[in-house]
Amino acid sequence: MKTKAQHDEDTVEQGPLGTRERIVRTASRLMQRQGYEASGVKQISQEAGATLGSLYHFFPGGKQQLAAEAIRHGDREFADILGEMLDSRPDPAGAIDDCAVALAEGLHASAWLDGCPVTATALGAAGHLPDIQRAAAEAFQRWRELVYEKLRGAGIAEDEARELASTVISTLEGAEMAAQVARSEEPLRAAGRQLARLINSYR
Amino acid sequence: MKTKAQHDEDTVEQGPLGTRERIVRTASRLMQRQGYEASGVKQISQEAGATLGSLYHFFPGGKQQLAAEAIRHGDREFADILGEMLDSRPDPAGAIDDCAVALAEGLHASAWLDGCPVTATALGAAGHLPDIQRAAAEAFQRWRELVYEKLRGAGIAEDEARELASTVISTLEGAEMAAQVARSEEPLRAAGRQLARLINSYR
DNA sequence: GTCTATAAAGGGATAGAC
DNA sequence: GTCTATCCCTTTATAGAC
Repeated sequence: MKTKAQHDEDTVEQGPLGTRERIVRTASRLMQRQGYEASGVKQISQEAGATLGSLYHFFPGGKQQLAAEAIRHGDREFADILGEMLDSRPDPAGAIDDCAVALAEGLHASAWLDGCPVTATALGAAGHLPDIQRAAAEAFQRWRELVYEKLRGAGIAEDEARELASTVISTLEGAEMAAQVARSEEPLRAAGRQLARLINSYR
Repeated sequence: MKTKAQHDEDTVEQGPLGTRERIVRTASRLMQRQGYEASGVKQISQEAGATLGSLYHFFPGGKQQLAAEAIRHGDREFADILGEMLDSRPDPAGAIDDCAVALAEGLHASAWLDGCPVTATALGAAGHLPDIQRAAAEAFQRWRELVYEKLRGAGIAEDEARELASTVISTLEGAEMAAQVARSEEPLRAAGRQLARLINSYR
């Protein structure tokens, strides 16, 4: 016999989500598109199909607590995708280029609305909302580490791999923002090609 | 005999600024730090030493018009700095690395508050405030062109210079955001070194 | 051009019935 | 856990005296 929680953990990803999870996902998506300040708790609860009372039941810390959880959700979401892309081919340069192209196509498909799930929220909170800033810093750090391990596995030395991984994430972040603002895939496609060249220069 | 406007144009940059200019500069600085939504018109007028009536006198289009002008101000401000840095030494790789270091030190000196003067505002407006998005797109385009010309002057071919310039701006943007969130100069310093290496690989 | 006051709407958060 | 109603505050924007 399983408890409900155990059943939910086993469930791969489909089926009716719990209220708390629906709220987190809705908050993550809205803040990704609009940023922290522009995403109201009323809007979030409405679009999540929950009531304001439920939102404050699960998140007594209010909007700040919810935003921090939303960032952690976006963190895991992107880390999963990045991990899969990196595992899908042996050479790191090609994998990163694939990643940039996938980001470009995904952004285009969303009508240039869905940029990085962390950036917009983090920038609105930088400097005066420590919990949110910390969650964002941890997300970037995790993504850098995924790239770092891939580069190490390809035989690149520690110091070089660390600096290179940092630059790969920075460039993808910046290019995604540039692509979103320009409403064009080009900045991301260019970044992918240039990052591949840079990585290959270490072989 | 000169009109007041002609005198102001001649004045290099000091002295008491006009009300309109004070409002634009204050809006630019506040939105750079807090984003579009978090920067209220009351706060802007207060910190600019103006009244709300004056703000709406000069900007009948309200907050949106003011934000677009603030972005154009930040655009010119950064373009001037970037242009000077690029002119200060002949090799583009070293100039870009200098630029990254200068950004890192400036960001650190502002207690990690002053990131890119365009990013925060643009992200909050992407998708539903066309005037602001257009101003941001024009800013990025101008900065890319400055780098492009520098690379062309160093003998890099058109197509390569275009893609490289795009990536340089994307990487600096992304690294500045990463540095701000991590409260560390390292992402920008790493980006500067890696961009220099990438640029030198074209010689 | 500048100022104050105010309108009209929306924000985050809470209380208490169910 | 869920729902509704409401409090209190701030927001953008306007009106009209000076």
